[in-house]
Amino acid sequence: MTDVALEPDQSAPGPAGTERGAALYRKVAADLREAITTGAFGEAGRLPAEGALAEQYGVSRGTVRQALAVLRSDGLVTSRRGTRRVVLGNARVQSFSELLSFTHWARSMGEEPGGILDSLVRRPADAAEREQLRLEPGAEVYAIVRLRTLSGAPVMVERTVYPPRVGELVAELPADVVSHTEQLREHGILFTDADHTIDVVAANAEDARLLGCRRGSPLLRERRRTTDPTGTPVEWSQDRYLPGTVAFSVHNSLATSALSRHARDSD
Amino acid sequence: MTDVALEPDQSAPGPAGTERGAALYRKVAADLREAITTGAFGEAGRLPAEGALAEQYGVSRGTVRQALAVLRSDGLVTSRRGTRRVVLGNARVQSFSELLSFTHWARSMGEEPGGILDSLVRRPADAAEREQLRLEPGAEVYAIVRLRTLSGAPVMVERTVYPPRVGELVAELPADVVSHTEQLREHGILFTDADHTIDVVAANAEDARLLGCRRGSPLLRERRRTTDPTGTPVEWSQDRYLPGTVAFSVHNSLATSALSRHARDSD
DNA sequence: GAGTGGTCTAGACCACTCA
DNA sequence: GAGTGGTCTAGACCACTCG
Repeated sequence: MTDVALEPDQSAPGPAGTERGAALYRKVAADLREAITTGAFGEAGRLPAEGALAEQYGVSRGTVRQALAVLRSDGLVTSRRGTRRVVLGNARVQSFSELLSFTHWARSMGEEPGGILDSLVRRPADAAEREQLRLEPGAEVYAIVRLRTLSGAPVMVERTVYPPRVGELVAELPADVVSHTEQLREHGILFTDADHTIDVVAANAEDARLLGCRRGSPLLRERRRTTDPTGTPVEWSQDRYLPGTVAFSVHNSLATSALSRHARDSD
Repeated sequence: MTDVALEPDQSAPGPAGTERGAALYRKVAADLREAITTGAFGEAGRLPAEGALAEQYGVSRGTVRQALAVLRSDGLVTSRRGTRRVVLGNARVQSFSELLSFTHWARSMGEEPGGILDSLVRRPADAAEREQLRLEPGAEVYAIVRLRTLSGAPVMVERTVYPPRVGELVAELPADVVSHTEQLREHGILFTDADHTIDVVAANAEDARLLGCRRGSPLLRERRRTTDPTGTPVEWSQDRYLPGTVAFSVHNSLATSALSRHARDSD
């Protein structure tokens, strides 16, 4: 943790210190996050009072609270009226894109991501797909099946359905492009929100063929619907992982509850 | 959505309108949540501007923003600089306690929760348990194994380890108490934060015996460490669900990312 | 260029914790 | 009762979107 006030952005408009031209509260949050991971708050892990931090960083208490809210939702610190905040755990690396993009995730682990295209078709959307992608009856979709690999080893079967606007872009990508997500981002398709559901299913014949497992053997399934900032669905995907290759992890609290438990729906 | 300003708490100190003596922003959030689920914002689902909402509810813009932040993190609305907020999806029921407590979850679905105690022992903590519960070498723990049922049908094996302070309370509970969590809350043990990891494992002999499945058959595993407001671990639990009985669900976004994907760790 | 959400400030009061 | 986080206000300026 710095003892001095945060410097304003460096002279040049480009990248600055720890965080690039970000908001003030993000710089404070980044600095506090580092202080936490380096154990700067001692054994007990009690943070300074908000007022003290405000003075230390030369910002208002509101800004400090914004920074602390970030750490709170990441599960790094507690908060309770009447007492100082306490360090909860060490930082876990996690970012939205890491969850959204197999490629990004693989690289963050130092593994080499791969994608083997199995099929790509344009066809009428079924009822479930129309529901998920909010399409009109009779609308078409692009459906893609890919085998995803880590350093050459099969890990996951990805079945993604795109609405026409997005699918047309994907269909034009060379077959050997590994990250569709990154390509779409460069074409101006923004992924900002996603709903995930995680459960277990038995491998069907296609899963078995692609993953090299037996039919009926268990797979960890993640279904995901992603939308852009306007709320328009841009992707509906169903990923099936071989057991032992992946685990999903989440933090929640009384204050911010994101995860929920459901009875399994029919499909 | 009401057109009038929110009423202050009713005269009596007891429960008031939609929300009990809660903060102003929570009342606004609850009202907006209802407006969203009843489709009050029309087909396009564009919310009024923050300023308009502030005037409508007779509160400051800051309070409106606090309310909207709640809906944002629940995945109900988008937010983007320059444009109105847009309704993302309908409300999903979810609460922290619903995820934490099997009993609470079951009841919210209208099912009858059950718990059949298999074993309860006090024993030295192993290395992993000391790590999770932040205990000293040589410390002891209370370890409980229970079969959880929904309307009589086996659903999940729960293996929970408590530190002594908490375990002593649990050990004194009658064997037929269904919800340990609720009992602990009444004894002043607070659960406020939890880290969850979800993956697939094969049933061991004990799992198979309790759940009535075959050894080696797949189970959906949720591991969870729960802490109190001071950051002290109060529970370390490993729940194994029969496939098809449960799914976990989470919303994340560029703004608030709670879920992450991991390579499976050894255990 | 008008409208909108994002950020930041300064100050106020309250509810709660803990010595 | 002092200290602390939770809530709320009023106002300001900025960055971005879109007609």
